[in-house]
Amino acid sequence: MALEKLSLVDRAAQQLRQMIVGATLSPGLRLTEQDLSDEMQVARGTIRAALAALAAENLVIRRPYVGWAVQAVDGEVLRESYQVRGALEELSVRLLATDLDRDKRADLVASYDRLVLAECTGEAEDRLRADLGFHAGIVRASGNKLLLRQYESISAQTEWLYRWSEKNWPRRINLVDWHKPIFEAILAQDAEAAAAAVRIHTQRSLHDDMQDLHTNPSTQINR
Amino acid sequence: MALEKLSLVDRAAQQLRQMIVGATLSPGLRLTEQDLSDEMQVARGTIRAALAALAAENLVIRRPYVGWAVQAVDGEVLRESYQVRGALEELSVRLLATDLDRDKRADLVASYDRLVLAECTGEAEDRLRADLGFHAGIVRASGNKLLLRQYESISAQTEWLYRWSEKNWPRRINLVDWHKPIFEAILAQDAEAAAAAVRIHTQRSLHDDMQDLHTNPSTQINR
DNA sequence: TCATTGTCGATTGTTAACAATTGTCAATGG
DNA sequence: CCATTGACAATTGTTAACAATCGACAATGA
Repeated sequence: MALEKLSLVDRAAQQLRQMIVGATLSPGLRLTEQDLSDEMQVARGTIRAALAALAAENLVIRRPYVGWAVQAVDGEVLRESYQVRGALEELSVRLLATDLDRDKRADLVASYDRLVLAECTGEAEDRLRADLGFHAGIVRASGNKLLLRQYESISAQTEWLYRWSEKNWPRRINLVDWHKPIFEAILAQDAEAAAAAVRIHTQRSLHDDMQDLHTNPSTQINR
Repeated sequence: MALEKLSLVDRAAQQLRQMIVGATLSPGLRLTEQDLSDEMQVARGTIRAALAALAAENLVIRRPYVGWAVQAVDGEVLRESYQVRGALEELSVRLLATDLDRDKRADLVASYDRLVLAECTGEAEDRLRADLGFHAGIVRASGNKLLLRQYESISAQTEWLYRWSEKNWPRRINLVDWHKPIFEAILAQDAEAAAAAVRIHTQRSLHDDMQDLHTNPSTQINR
């Protein structure tokens, strides 16, 4: 087994990513290369490359010759993220339902079981991981590597927004109820139904979050 | 009016991108930072950042501590690219059909007219630009900035594969026939029909290219 | 007063030197 | 003969110094 081996750029990006997703760095916060360089004991060029990677993930914003800032979180970002993610997942389930082999089925069932388990235990962190894991698992099982890449390029933002929503208005959605239609349509190898189920799931999640956002204007962040 | 102002990294990326898309650099070709640095008279770090940007666009592949190479072109890359692009375009037309205002309609009609014009003149380059422009215009008009970003992050590869296919097996598809269903469904504000039209268009394009690929094995590139 | 201009600090953009890693290939030993 | 080891050249990874740009603010003058 190959042991983990990450460049400084990757490690810096990883840490920054975690700090953003974990809300240690608040949305809109200005980031200066020198400060991060001093803080993390690594050269400015290294930080720079890490920030560029995070910009590709839509976690930070870059303004040439001005600086970097943590991406803002507002209704627009939320909606756009949900929509794009939904489109990629819709393709995933279509591919998966159309070409479902033994291994893929096993993976799908496993991640669904984790969902059921998390619903029983009720631990918030488990629920979050199981939810994200189910969606990511579908994309991974689709077999389209470019699709997975594109999905992963916004998955950190997905988790970020998820945590952010849960913190501001913890919802107790029933994981099983919400995902069952998708799961069953894929197992039935009904691509059209699976795609429709994903669209409904996306629409419903987005709708709930947007409603909560508008009833809790206190969570607005000024850039 | 703001005059054009690009960093060296952006200019280097632009030039490399053009060289890949324009087939000056052949698929699978190994790229060394030092050589490019000498060639383009900019520092290695600058080249490095440009290559990282192209890697995010799936035009080059990076292997840590080993090097960079121009992405290979084969059936798998072709299929994955078509599928992802199709998914993003499907979302675009859904959004566009659902929320079609005066401006968006005008933009859409304009890019469709360019398609019709290109079909008449028949100039290959015009046809290519009009085709790509129609698809990109739809995504742009969707109003989802993240969607546009994700789409643009693979659009260079799209053009690359397009040119590559056209060079290897020039097809004389009828631009108007192929795009009319999408155009009309959007104008009719029928999201479902528009989405279906995009899926058919994608499927059809992919099918044609894959068929040509298998009948012309001479175009296979060894990495 | 107020628009214009010049200066300055803060920050990013660029470069070149130095360090670390990889793959190759010949030397070695059983 | 073949697997293992070790040196090496090629290449990427990292750093720190230097250059260019931006935004703000004070000085200037009508």
